[in-house]
Amino acid sequence: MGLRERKKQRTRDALIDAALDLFLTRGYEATTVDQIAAEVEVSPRTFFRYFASKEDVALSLTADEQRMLLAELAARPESESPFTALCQAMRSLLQILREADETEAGRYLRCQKVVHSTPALLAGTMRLVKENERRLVAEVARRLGADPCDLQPQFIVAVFVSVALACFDERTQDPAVLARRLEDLLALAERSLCPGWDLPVRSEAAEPASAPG
Amino acid sequence: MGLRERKKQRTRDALIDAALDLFLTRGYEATTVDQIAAEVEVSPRTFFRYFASKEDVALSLTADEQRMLLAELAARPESESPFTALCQAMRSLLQILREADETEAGRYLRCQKVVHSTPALLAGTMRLVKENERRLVAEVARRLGADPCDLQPQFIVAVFVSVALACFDERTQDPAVLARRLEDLLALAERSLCPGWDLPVRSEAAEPASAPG
DNA sequence: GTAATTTATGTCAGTCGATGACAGATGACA
DNA sequence: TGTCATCTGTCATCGACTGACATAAATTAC
Repeated sequence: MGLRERKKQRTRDALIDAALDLFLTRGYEATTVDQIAAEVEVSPRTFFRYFASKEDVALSLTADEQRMLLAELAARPESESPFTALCQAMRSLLQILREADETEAGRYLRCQKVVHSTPALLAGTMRLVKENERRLVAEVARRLGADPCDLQPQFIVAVFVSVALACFDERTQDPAVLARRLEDLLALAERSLCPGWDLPVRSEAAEPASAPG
Repeated sequence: MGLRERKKQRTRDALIDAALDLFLTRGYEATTVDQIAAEVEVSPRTFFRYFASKEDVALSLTADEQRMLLAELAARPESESPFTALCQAMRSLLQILREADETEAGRYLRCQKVVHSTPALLAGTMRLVKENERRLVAEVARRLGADPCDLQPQFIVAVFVSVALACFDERTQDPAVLARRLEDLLALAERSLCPGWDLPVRSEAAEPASAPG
């Protein structure tokens, strides 16, 4: 990797760190892009060449996590049922967060604190999650051999996302605590859902528009 | 109600209608607050005395719906199980939308179209839904005789919200079609969830911090 | 009916987020 | 070293949003 690439990566990381620090101390709204840029000694214009918006820099780590979740799901064996695969992907993601080095873990914690204390960033997180939900549905539909427009893949992912979001609580920042909470919720989901609810169904009564066998 | 109140209501409605029309024809981003204000012949400053932001005027109807859903839930008899009460509240809300007069129905449809074609407004909708989710959880917890921090009320509301959001699809704008889609999804949820999953549980194994009998 | 009070609105100035255009600086590469 | 692509800073500008103050209108008191 060339000098240019490394420099860009360093600037990007510096912008994220400076932004998170300022957001934590002065608050998200009270922090201006100019201040972030000044901290890293780049022009405000340069900031917007790295991040599309002030929100973007705060949620860049969250966006990374969403991408990683999708990747972990794609890596799960086809033999797992869709919901199981989603849960395992989530566990893998939490494991990655727990294994992160000091720097990354610190960034993660600061990001969590900032997001949880800023309504606008909570909304942005929802947006990212919803965008990723579409991709998760596509993957689950593929695994089920179903269409992404079918209700079942959407329902499966919706239940998973709601569980994952319920973990995402203002009091839950440490990955270890988050993992515990996830397991509790997954156990509750397990008790509440019928066995085989996330398995492909042979076209029973309510499938009017599907090809006949 | 005095003249002043009526005038304010008319201005507010006019701002919403003008905004939705402009958003539909020119697009949300391309429409400026100045244009909306000019259409209603008030100053831009006055616009911001009625709505906190440009997003606010686009989502004011959505916010109303969320408030109505909460009110409908509160009106359901205590004898209904929490999830049943949530579903019935949703059905009542859709019924209200279907019974709305020409003016309101038109506003509703335009609002739906604008929101579905604008990522920023979809994100804003998520924010409103998530805010309301907290209130729904509180009400469900009350019905269960549980704490709002317990997992069960959060899980019940999360499943409900995910179903409700799955209805909220870009192709689903007409309340009648929406009602049909809701019923399909509720039927799927019914098949997937164990009987009694949303009923209060006697403190089994995993309730360490509750008072002993 | 008029005066006093309250409240809504308009005007103005200003901050901040975000973008396009252009010019200069810097790393990549022959 | 010189050329090229790319990164960066400067400048100008737009649009969302806010505070302060003055004006106009409705409400209330008398």
